[in-house]
Amino acid sequence: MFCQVYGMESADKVHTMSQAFRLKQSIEDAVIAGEFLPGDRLDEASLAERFGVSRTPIREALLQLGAEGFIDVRPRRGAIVSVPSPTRLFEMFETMAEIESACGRLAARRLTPDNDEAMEAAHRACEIAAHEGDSEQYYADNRNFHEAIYRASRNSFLADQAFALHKRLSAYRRIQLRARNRLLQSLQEHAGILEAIRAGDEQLSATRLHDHVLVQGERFSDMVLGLAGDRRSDAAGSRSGTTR
Amino acid sequence: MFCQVYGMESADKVHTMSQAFRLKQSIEDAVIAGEFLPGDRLDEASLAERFGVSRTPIREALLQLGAEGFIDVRPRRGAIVSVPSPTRLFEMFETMAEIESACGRLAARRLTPDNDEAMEAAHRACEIAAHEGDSEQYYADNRNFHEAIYRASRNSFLADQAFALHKRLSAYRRIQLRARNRLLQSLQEHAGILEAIRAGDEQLSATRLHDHVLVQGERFSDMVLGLAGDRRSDAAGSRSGTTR
DNA sequence: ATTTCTAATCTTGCATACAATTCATATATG
DNA sequence: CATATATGAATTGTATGCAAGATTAGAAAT
Repeated sequence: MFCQVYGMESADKVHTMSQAFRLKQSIEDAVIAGEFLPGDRLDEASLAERFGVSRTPIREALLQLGAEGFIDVRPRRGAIVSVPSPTRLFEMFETMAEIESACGRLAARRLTPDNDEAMEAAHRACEIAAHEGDSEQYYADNRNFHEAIYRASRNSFLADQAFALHKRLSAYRRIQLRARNRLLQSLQEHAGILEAIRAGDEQLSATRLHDHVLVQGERFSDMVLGLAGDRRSDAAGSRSGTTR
Repeated sequence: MFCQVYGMESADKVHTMSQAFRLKQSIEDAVIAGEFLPGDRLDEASLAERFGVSRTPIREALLQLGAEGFIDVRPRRGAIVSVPSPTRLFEMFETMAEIESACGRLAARRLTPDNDEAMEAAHRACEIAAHEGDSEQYYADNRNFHEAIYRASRNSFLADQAFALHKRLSAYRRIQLRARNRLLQSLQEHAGILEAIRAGDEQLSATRLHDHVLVQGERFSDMVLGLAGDRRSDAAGSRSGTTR
């Protein structure tokens, strides 16, 4: 389980960091770990007590997480773990698909031996986890594989955006990977993606990554739509009724 | 001309908003307006005095802007307006190009009469400004045109991402549009983009938008670098020294 | 004159206190 | 019985104070 914020500049600077930054990480980790579920209130006083600090750094952490879109901070009404509507969730996956495919396109164009090696290593780790049916492990290795692709784009800004969105979606991805079939299918898709990038085929890389990501969103939407009604009437732009 | 933060849910909620949120807007506006230049320190005490509030809401605003990547907040060392390196700046434009082209692709696929009309209106406004050579006005209308495309993607999350990045790059875009030739060229590109989207040609829409955005990044890089030497020597992958 | 160490000053980080608003409960009213 | 209103409790927003780290200036030494 682990941090590595954006750069990867956090690990070595830990002792320099203020409490607020540490708390931000801790709270984010707790959310990702599923300790706080979507919709849960993040009460300032409780969190302050839990971490043994005053409300001030807690507030600062929450506001930052809110600015990143990780949680929902409504003025005067406290913070809650975001509960994206099925529509919103689909939109997030669709966006992720576009960003990842952009990474893939650039990776195909600019692949270096270093990046190739990193992707290969991550892919092999995924293979092992998949064949052992260890979905938790696969979840972690899968993340590394995707991050390797982000880096291979050789655009650190784009990679940061991809990291961030990947994190925001991690909760939903995890649930989704529990299905064993999906593990092996995912692995096969990875192989195809790797192949396309190595061949330097930008278009194919982009398409395969796009589909690989979007299929998760679709599966998840289906899963969710089964039960939940639509929570958000006000949210965003013009309610985009369909989105597909 | 104005704000509209993410959703467009801000305008009507202004009176409900806390000071910290208003300050966030004000500081951001000041930065965009060029009142604080890249590299300038954003001193908590001075800002507090300027806005007639205590440091607390100022801090909260700064931390949020930092989380959005708009400014650089270094623990214990204060906040400064981000100074992206030429490399980083190019990466940002490249990312913008990818995101915008994604918007264009989706817009071509999903175009509705409403969105068509909005784009048309924005385009006509650009025409007027361009022919009058009013670059400030064109700057504003150009923004509306692009935002109309974001919305036409009918993916509000993607649109939000696009808005945010567009804002972060606005300072650089503005400088860049001062060149009169560029105004008319930009306008022509807009026409081509509109045409492609209307034709429902996803690929062409994406390509034209991509080029339209990237050419700005390239021009700007050239301008900054003088000779465009290093552009992207260290790019990506490893330590992303700057920003955040 | 240059460098290094020290001390004073300035700035940020956190805790506490209080004010303002929302939320919940209960009471009144149709 | 349902709805509306009012009152009290809980929670968030902002101000202030103090402690700790960072920056700068100055003095001492080479």
